[in-house]
Amino acid sequence: MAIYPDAIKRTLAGSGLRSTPQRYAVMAFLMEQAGHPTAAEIFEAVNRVDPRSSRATIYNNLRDLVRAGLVREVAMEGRAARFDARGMRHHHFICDRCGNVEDVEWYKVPRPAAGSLGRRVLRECELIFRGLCAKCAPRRASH
Amino acid sequence: MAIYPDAIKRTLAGSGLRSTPQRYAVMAFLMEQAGHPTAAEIFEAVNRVDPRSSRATIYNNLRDLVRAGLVREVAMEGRAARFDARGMRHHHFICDRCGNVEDVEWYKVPRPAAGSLGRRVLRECELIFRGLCAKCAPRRASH
DNA sequence: TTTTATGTTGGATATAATCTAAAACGGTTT
DNA sequence: AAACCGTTTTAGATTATATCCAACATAAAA
Ligand SMILES: [Mn+2]
Ligand SMILES: [Mn+2]
Ligand SMILES: [Zn+2]
Ligand SMILES: [Zn+2]
Repeated sequence: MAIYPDAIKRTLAGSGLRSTPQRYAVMAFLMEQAGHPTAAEIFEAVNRVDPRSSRATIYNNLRDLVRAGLVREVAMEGRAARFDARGMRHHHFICDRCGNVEDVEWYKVPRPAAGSLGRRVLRECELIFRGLCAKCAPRRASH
Repeated sequence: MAIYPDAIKRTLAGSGLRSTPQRYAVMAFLMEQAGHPTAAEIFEAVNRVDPRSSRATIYNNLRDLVRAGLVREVAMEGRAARFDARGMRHHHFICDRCGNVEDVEWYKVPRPAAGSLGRRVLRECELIFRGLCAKCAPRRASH
């Protein structure tokens, strides 16, 4: 499914973000990308085609897009953070062994009882699954 | 509530970990500590009393304790990871503004439908709440 | 067109975490 | 109590990740 340039531009504008070639490139790449690339991978991919972006610009734009709620950042123990465009809602599965991040079909998560939140203001519940991905899971017992 | 040295030693042994003074000190500090310190904070706290530990040892032991399932690591976007001893089960609330990590009373989280996991092996579901902590939330409208 | 707040840049800097190889330790066996 | 050996600790170097900076460029508004 091709993505229409104007749709991305309107998405950015709708969040109060100017559409610069560099910012557009980051957003477009994340939208056409199924996986969860790191900032370094986005930097490399974006710079394979014009326009070129500096490393600082990649980080600046990722920060802006995350703040605007258009992109999600997944912090990883030790390793570089990973990013995805928030298309359809979904949860994440992180492999204990290879660190791969995979999407898991979304389902509603019950909120905590009001009492246990106190005066905190809840914005979102993030559900992360951990274990072994299909590639790292032991093969089905056989032979 | 004081923690009995032997209890910690037995906990370590039970996970196949030798009880060295340095490892003991990290575990004891995390157990008596209510918050979610960083490796640097643990390093500093442990070294205020004997025995002293090097930075590498703090990281080594945190890695071992996390692997053994005795300690939980909370990855933070950009900032240093935070750690806590897994006492009572609980969820985490992370403040958007100040980054503080707070415990939230545990409740059962529904697992994903078997179909959406495929051949993955699920080990745990981690539920993280985000928003504003009590200190950062706007004060109740008044004047 | 100007104007101006916003965005970009390369390089320097900061921060977090891991690696290294030598020395110390802690159980165990003679 | 001495020798032994796998584990642990250590200081410092190194790597990895992310942010800062100040000069310059530009998108969008006026
Ligand atoms: Mn995703
Ligand atoms: Mn906790
Ligand atoms: Zn895997
Ligand atoms: Zn806060």
